Amino acid sequence: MAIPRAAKTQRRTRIQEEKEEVILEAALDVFSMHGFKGATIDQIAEVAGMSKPNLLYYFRTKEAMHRALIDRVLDTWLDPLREFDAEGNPEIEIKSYIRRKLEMARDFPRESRLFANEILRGAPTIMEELDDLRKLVDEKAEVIRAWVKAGKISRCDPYHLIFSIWATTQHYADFDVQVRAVLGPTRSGDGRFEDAARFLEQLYMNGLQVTT
Amino acid sequence: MAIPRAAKTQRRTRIQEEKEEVILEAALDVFSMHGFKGATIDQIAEVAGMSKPNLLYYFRTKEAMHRALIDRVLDTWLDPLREFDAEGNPEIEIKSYIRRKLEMARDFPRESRLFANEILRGAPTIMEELDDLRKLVDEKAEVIRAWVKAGKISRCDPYHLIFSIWATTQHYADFDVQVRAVLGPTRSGDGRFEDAARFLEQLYMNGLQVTT
DNA sequence: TGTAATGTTTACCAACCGGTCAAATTATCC
DNA sequence: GGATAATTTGACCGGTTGGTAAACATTACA
Repeated sequence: MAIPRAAKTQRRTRIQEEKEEVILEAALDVFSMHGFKGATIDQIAEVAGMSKPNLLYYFRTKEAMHRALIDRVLDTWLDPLREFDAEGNPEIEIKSYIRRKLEMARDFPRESRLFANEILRGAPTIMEELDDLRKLVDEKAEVIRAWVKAGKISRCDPYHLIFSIWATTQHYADFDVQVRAVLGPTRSGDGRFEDAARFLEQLYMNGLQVTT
Repeated sequence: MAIPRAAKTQRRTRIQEEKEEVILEAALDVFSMHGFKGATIDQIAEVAGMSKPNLLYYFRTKEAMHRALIDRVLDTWLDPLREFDAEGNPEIEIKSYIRRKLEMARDFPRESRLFANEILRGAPTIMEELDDLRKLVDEKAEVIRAWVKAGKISRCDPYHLIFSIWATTQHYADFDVQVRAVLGPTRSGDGRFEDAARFLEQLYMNGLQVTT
């Protein structure tokens, strides 16, 4: 008899590893495009190239699938912020943070939209994780405050600084259609990320009067 | 016999005016929270305080309701950008644009989230309207370019400047839960909009080296 | 190679959801 | 007040969707 997935906490088969990977990849496609309610298991199963009951053998509910997906992505999503280094100098740190966030918007737009969807809906499934986020941001806000105190950047609210970097970078993933529509077909090539990087670096370097 | 709503293009009853208002208000609540697919007509009907068939008497499909809602909101949503004045001086214009956009994020978060939802899903219902948006932005980008040419602000990409203002301000509506979670209960009062305004004004005034 | 565990499929179900219908009720206007 | 148009409701329907049951197929392993 088949053992329900939740029961076998220890050993995972080769097939399990592979199929779960395929499923989560497909789920990312569908969830990020249509949101949680808008996505259907049949859709995900089709993209994953398997039957619905087969998919439900690996993730027993749609909810479980969504949760697994978000948990996995959440980790890598915050990596750029974690790398924010107190020892480094503000110019390098802020510039590279913007770069990395922009790269993620360019290379992982589905992940960005998945989160945007989740937050838009009031973060029903990652409420607790938001507390960890708060601690991380608190920590990094302290770093920024130290830079201010040391006179390396001008006085500013570190939280709103971080919010603004999140917003401006993720915008290119979450509002991609709008950005493309406004820039028009000719200027919508990959070059737009370079343009964005240039603009944002200038904005923040001058805006924070970072001493180089 | 009741005349279907679409037929009577001219005269609208007192009751029609009122009920349609109530319905759109309720629809805004539900659509902005759950997205198009996630929202159900029953839900909207309950919030609107009427039965589902009664609601469908005024809007014959869920789609029609959503469309009416977006069309109505779209107009007022772009007002701040339209007011962007070429004659004005950059400091006043940019500052007040930021202010107005922040006020809208504070006072009309549901409208903001409705749009965010729409754009996230690839703007299926307002694709054509995006063309008007492009024209408007093109126009305003020209204004900004003129300021650059006149040496009133530093050289920058006007499109990405506009994107960044959209992103940073709407962030406080669309990602409200996250902002609150990060700021914590004590700093999540209405004061956060003032803090945001202060930060953003400083960022943009210095960032663009606006001559005062 | 045999067998037990794992993986897959077909058929199905109950709940939900968008929308209809016809009858009942209420507002409007002469 | 009565005819007529506008509004409201309860009952219902067909399609979709999340999820299940059980038979069937395959793999892992002794």
